[in-house]
Amino acid sequence: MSRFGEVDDQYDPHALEQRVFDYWDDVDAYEQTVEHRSDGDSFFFVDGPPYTSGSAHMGTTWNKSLKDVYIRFLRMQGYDVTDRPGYDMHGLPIETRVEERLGFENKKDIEEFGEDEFIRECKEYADEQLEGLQSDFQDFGVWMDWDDPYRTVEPEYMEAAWWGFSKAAERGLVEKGHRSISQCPRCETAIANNEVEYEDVEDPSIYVKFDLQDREGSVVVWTTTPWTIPANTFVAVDPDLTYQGVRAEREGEEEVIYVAEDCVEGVLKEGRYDDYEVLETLTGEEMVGWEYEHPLAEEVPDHVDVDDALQIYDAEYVEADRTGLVHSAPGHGEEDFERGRELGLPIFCPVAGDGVYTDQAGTYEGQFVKEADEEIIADLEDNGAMLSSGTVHHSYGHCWRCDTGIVQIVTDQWFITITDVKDELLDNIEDSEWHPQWARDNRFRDFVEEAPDWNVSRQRYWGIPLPVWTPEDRDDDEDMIVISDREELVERVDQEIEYDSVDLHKDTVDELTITEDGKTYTRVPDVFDVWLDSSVASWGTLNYPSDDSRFDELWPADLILEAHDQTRGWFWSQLGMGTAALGESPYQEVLMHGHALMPDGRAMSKSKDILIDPHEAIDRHGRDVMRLFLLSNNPQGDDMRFSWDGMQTMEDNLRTLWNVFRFPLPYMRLDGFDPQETTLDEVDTNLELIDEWVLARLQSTKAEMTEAFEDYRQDKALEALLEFVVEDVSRFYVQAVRERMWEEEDSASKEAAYATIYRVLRETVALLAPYAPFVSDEIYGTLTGGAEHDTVHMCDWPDVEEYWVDDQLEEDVAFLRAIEEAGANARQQAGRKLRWPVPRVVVAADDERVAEAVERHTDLLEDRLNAREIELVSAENRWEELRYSAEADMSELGPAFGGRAGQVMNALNEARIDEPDLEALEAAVADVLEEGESIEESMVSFVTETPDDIAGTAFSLDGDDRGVAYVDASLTADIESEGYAREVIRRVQEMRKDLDLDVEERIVLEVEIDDDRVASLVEDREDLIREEVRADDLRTVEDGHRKEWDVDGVAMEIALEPVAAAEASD
RNA sequence: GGGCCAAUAGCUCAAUUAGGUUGAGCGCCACUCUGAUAAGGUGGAGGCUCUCGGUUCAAAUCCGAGUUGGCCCA
Repeated sequence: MSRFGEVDDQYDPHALEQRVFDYWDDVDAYEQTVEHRSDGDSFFFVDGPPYTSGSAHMGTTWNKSLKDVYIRFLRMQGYDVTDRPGYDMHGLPIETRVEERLGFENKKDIEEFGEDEFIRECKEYADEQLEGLQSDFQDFGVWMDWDDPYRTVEPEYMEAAWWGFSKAAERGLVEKGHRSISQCPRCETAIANNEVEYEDVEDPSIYVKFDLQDREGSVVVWTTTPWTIPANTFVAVDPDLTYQGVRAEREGEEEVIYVAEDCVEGVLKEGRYDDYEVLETLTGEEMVGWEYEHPLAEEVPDHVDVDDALQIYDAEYVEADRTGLVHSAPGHGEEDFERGRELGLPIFCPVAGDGVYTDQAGTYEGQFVKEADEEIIADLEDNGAMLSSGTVHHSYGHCWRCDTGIVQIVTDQWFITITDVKDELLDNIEDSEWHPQWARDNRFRDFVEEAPDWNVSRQRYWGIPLPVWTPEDRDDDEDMIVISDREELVERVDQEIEYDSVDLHKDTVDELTITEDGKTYTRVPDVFDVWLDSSVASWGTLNYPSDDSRFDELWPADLILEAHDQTRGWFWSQLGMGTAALGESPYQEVLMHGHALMPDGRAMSKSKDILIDPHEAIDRHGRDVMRLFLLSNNPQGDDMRFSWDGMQTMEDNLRTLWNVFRFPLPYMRLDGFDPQETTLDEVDTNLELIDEWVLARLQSTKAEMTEAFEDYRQDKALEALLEFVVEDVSRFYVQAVRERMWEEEDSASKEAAYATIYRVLRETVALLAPYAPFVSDEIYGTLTGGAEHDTVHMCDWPDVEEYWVDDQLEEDVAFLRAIEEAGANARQQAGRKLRWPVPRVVVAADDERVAEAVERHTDLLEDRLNAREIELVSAENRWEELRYSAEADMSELGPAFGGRAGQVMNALNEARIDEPDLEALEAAVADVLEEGESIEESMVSFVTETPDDIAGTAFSLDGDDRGVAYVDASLTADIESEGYAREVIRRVQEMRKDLDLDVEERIVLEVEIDDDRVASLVEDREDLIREEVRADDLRTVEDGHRKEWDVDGVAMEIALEPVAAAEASD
C-alpha cells in the first residue's frame, strides 16, 4: 500500500476485508507475526477443542473471537503464544450421525457393516465437519495455527490419553466396578450424567400398595417407572418424618394404608377414597424393619427374596412428596444402588444393555422395558396392588445424541476413582485463578465436591480404545496391564506391528494380545468416554509424550478460555485428569464467558431454528463489526444478548474512525508530509495546546486499556478506545484542527498538527488491531506505506509515554468542553443559533482550576461559542445579577435531621434568596426547623438562578458542578449584521453544493433582500461574504442558479453562477 | 426439585468493590450545524432500580422470601 494513498470515501467492510485477506496471503502476515515473536517469553494457551459436528454458531464465534483478541494482545505485548487450535472428533454424536447416514438402527447393523469400515466412515465424517469449522474460524479473521491443528483422532493425540490414563493407573486410580449407570438402550452404551438431557414427557404415574407381612394393611409407594417394580428390593422412609396408618373406605370396602402424614389427603384423593380415619401416627424410624410382600412375586419368581430384603429401611433420599415412601431398586437407580450396597442387599438388575428384560424378569423376559409398563400395570391391577394409575408430565433423562429415553441399570464399567483424590482436587482448584472468581469458589468447587468417580468406559466403536489388557481367565482390574504409549505397545504385544502404522483405533488394537509369565492377556473392548479425550489437551496439544521437547518448558497451560457450560465439562475433566495423572491442575488461569442468547434473551437452539447465524451477521455488517460487537460484551460469566442495534452502533463507530482517518490524507499527500522526517520530537516546540491535549488523552487511553486487558476485561478496554476515537479525536480534535490543515502555505502549526494526528492514528490502529484486524491493517498500511512492518499485528502494544502524560491539561480541556456544551445549551435556551455571534459569554467558575482553564483558553472558547467576549467571574467574586437557591446534601442532612431529612431537603430546594449565605437560607426555611436546629455549611451548596435576558447552564465534571456558563443574547446592529451575513453565506454554500462546484471555483453572486434594514446590514459585511463564498463579483446574475429563501421571516433571493460561465455569456 | 449467576430508561449496560436526591451510549421526537456530509451539535420524552418483607435517619446497593431468565445438576 502506498503511503497516504486514495482510500474509499465510504467505509466498505466487504471490499476492505477481502482486500486484507488477499494482502495477508501475499505477505504471509500470520506467519511473519508468529516468527516476529518467536524469541519472546512463551505463553502457553490451550484451545478448548470444539466438537466436530455442525458448523460454527454464534457462541463458538464469540469464543474464538475472544481467544483471538487475547492472543493478538499477548503477541503485541511480546509473548510467543502457542495457538494450536484443536478439534474434538471422537464419540457418540459422530457415531449416531454416521449411523443415520448409513441408515443403521442399532449395534447389530454396525457389526454386520464391519467395525473397521464403520470407524473409517466416522473419521471421514469428522474430517468433513472439521473442514467446515476451520474455514468458518478463518473467515472470522481468527489467527491460529490452522495448518497444524491438534486432532483427537491422531495417534500422537490418542497416546496422550493412553499416557494420562496409565499414569492414573500407576497411582492406583483405575478400577473396574459394578455401578449404577445411565444407559442408552439404543446406543447400547453407558453415557455420562452430563450427556443426559432432560425433556418433558408423559409417563405413567402409579401408586402401588405393598402388602405388609406382620400387620394389617400396606405401604404405598409412587413411581413413574413401572418397569422397575420387578427389581424392587426395599422401601425407604425418612426416619424423622411423621407417618400415619389410616383406615380408608372406598365403595363400601375398607383397607389400611400407611403414608406420610402430609401425604394422606393427597393419596386418598388420588385413590378416590370416600372417607378415612387415622389409626396411628408414628415416625419413619418406627417403621424400619417392617416386612412386605413383593407385588409381582408370582410374575417374577427370581425377584430378590433374601432375608434382609423386602423390608422398610431409612434413606436420605426420601422426601415428604407423593407418599413419603420410596420404592427402591438398587439395580435401577444410583441412590438406590448406593443405599442397597450399604445395607448389603443384592443388586438385582433383570435388564440387559439394550433395555430388554432378561430371563430373570420372569414373564416379562424379552420385552423392552418401556413397552412392558402396560402389562406390569395390568398385572398390578389384577393383584389388587394398584391404588391408582394415571399419567404425569415430568422431565425425564434422554440420550443427548439419539434422544432415546435412558434406563438406569447396573453394569461393569471402568472408572477413574477421582473420589480417592478429592482433597487433592480441591487443593488444586486453589492453584488456578478464575475470571470471574465466583465461578471457581462457588460453582466449580461445589461441583468438584459432589463429583462421583468418573466412568470412562463406553461400549462403542469411535473413540480411543481403553489401553487395558486383562488375563483371559479374569476380566477385572486385579491383574491388568495398562499400556502407556505406542512404543510400549509395539514392544509388549505378541504380534509383529510397526510403530508408524499403528493407528490406535479399535480395529487396529482389538486383536492384539500380550503374553507374559505364561499368561495371555486380551484387550478390554471398550473405548473411552469422549470427555477423556479433551481432558488431556494440555499435553496432547504438545504431542506429549511422543514429542517431549516442550512439555517441561510450557506445561501447565497459562490460560484457557471457554463458556460456563464447561465448568462441568472441560474445566472439570482437565482438572480431574491432570490431578489423577500428574497431581496438578493443568491450567493456571481460566477466563469463563457466557452463552450467546437471542436478542429477546432466549437461548439459541439450532434444532429449534432459534439462532443468529454468524454468516448473516458478516453479510450485513462485516467481520470487524461483528467482532467489535462480540468483544464489547463483558467476557466474565455473563451471557451476551445478540443485538442488531448493537452491531449497527459498532459499524457507526468504525465509520467515524474511517472518516477521521481519511480526513487528513489529502492534505498530507499534497504537502508531502513524511512521518519519518516530521516526527513529534521534531515539531515539539510548535505543538499547540490542543495537540498536547490529544496526545495526553492518548496516553490515558492506553493506560486504561492495558489495565482493563490485563484484568480480562477487553470490553472495558474497547469502550475506552472507542470513546477516545469518537468523543476526543473525531468530535473535538479534528473539529479544532481542521482550519490548520486547510492552510495552503507551509506552516509550523500545520506540520505539528500532521505529526500529532499521525501519531494518534498510528497508535489507535495498533490499539484497535486485536479487535478489528482487517480495518486496522488497511489503515496501518495506508499510514505507513510499508515503512514499518508488513502488518499492524506485528506491532508492539503501545506503551504509555510519560513525556506526553498531562493530567492537568486533560482536566483543563474537560472543563472547556463542559463549558462549551453548557454554552451551547444556554444559547439554545436563549434562542440564538450558533451562526449568530453573541456579545458576551459569562463564565462563573466555582473554583480556581476552572478559572485557570478559562483564562488559558479564552480564544478557543470565544471561537467555539461564537462570542465576542468571554467574561470570567472567579470563585471569590459573585456576579451581582444573580439570585440563589440551595441544594441539599443528603449525606449530611440524614445524620443531622434523621426522619425529617426529606422534609428539610424539600424546603431547601424551594428556597430563593438574594445572597448565598447561611443566615438568609435559614430564614427562608425557618418553618421546618425545630428548636436548636441549624443549617450547616456542609449541608448545602448554593445554586445560581438565571436572570432574565440571559440564559445560563451549569457545567459539571464527573458529576460535580463546577460553574455556570451564561450567554448574553442581546442584539446590536453589529451582531445582526454578521448574523444575517452568515445566513447568506450558508445559503450560498448550499447552492454551490447544488451546482457541485469545486471548493476553489470562483463565482458571481446576486443577493436581493426586500427588507431595507436587513439589506443594509448585509451590505455592511459584503467583504466577509465575498471571501467566504469565493465571489469575485457582486452583481446581477442572468442565467445562474436562483433560489428564494425565507430567513426567519425575511425574504431573500440569491442567484449565482461560476465566473467562467458568466464571462462566456457576457 | 437443588446449586450458581443475572434482573436498573424502548435496547445494551454503568453507578467509584463495606448504603447518601440514579447515569451513559444507542434508538425515538424536535431543533440546529454544514469545507469529515450515508457525518456533527443541542434539547426533550422515557425509571414505583422485578415483587414482597426486614435492617437503617437513609437501600438499586445489605439481609430474608418469592418471580422471571440463563447455565449446570437431579
